[in-house]
Amino acid sequence: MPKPDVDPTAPLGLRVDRSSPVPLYFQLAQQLEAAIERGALTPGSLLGNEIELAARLGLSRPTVRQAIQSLVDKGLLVRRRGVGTQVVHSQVKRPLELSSLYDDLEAAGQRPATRVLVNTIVPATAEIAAALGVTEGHDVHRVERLRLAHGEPMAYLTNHLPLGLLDLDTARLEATGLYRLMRSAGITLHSARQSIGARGATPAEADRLAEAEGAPLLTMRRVTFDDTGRAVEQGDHTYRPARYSFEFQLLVRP
Amino acid sequence: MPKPDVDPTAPLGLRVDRSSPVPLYFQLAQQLEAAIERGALTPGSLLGNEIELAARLGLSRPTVRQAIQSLVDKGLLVRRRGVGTQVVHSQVKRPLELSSLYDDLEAAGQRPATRVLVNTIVPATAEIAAALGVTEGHDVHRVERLRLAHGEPMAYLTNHLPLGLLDLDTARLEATGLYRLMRSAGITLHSARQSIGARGATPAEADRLAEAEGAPLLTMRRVTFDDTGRAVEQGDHTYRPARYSFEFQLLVRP
DNA sequence: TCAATCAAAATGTCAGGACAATCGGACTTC
DNA sequence: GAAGTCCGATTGTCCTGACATTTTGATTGA
Repeated sequence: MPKPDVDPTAPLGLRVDRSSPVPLYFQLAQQLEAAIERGALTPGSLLGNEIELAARLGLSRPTVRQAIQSLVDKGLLVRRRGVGTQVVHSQVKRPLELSSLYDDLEAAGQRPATRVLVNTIVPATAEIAAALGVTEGHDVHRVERLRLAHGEPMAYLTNHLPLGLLDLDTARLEATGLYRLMRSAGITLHSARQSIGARGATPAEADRLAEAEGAPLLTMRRVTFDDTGRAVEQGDHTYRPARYSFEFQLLVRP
Repeated sequence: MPKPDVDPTAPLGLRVDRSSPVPLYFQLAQQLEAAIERGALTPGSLLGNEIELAARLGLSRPTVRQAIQSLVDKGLLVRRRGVGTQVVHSQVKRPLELSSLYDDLEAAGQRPATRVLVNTIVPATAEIAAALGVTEGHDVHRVERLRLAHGEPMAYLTNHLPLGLLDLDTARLEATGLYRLMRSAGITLHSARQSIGARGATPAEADRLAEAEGAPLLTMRRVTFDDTGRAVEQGDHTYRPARYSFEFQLLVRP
């Protein structure tokens, strides 16, 4: 009788480069992830025990554990005491990153287009001021964009940002997404508070998105914070539900 | 001039119980989280360096690091090399757990009620079979529930489950949520693939939710997997947008 | 034949040490 | 006075070693 799938790591060609500035645990995690991605590590198969794996690679066990743990956090592996580490069976894709609509569309090969309709500075309303943590009436950026895919309007994006953080150039806003712009300006995004709902289109919204008045729209409201806790962006987005829905993978925190 | 907020951990009363079966790093993490929760550790304040903290508690540095890391993963702390570990400033609540609507409502103090309208066994349609990973026509559970809050209908929940996993008792379904039922049956939830959208209510949906035909509805479709990769539940839910929206906190993966 | 016990295997927890990389402020220099 | 440089503080990475806990399967016993 053939043995069950045990130790399929032997012919994986795992190796680490100690002269690289990339941390060893990270190198190992990347290689394991790549092996899973290309099917060399099949779902459900065991990974072989940590101690032997460490010995084979010339690494210490904590380093190997750190690599494995990072993949467990990503949902790619499952560890069970007394059993071993298994490749997860299901089709994990991405565990819901803080990604921009632009990146989403680009990843889906949709070649998104952006039309900046408003790019100005306005005094903050009470609501915007509260979200961004500035005083009411204080000046903030206001950007309104229409996002298209295949030439069809898909979403209407209204954003408010505090002044001074970012150089909001209309041309750059049309060439890329807001998040990418913020990251390249040295802002490290940390978290966002989101709310997703639905409502009927107002006349203005219907006109902007080429829908009928009262047609169902998908709405998303978001405030994004950097790692100092500052609010760096507030967004109010409406989507055409026939063209867009929120798709994501959730992981259960053990 | 008073010194900036440095080392506010001194009067925190941190201590660990080595005779407890609870891991030391977990005890420390809980106490730090509680200190943040009650405001003893104020946002933006530094945590004091790991080495001294370890010495003060009689722990090793890796143990202290593990505790801190778990709170970083939760978004409560931020570490910066050369600077220290800071309490995050923003209002992190929950990083989007795989929670059930029932738990959400109960946590909000809404006293949810459930009315089980259908609890039967049906042959799987092609779509359901694909989602659950069974063959088409194979028998599966079908449950339809109406969720109410304050006596008002809030959502209509249609679920399909493979046979044999769970004892789907109508009385228990009305007393608690489906996820809680699964967990108590020994199923360890691992991940879920979700899709959130919107559409106009069909006549049947409008009738069930006391809305007008064509009124905007918020929709959620989900397949949940356990840690062996089996699909354990498929759900098709519709929500009244005036009564419910999805609220969650996202963390950026570094 | 079935159940209880035991042992091997694997991950979980914890310790202590060493050096590297980075940030910020203080100091020096122009 | 302003700019560049150095240095201390702090986290990041990595190592070795030890024991605890849990699961699984084999052995033993009724």
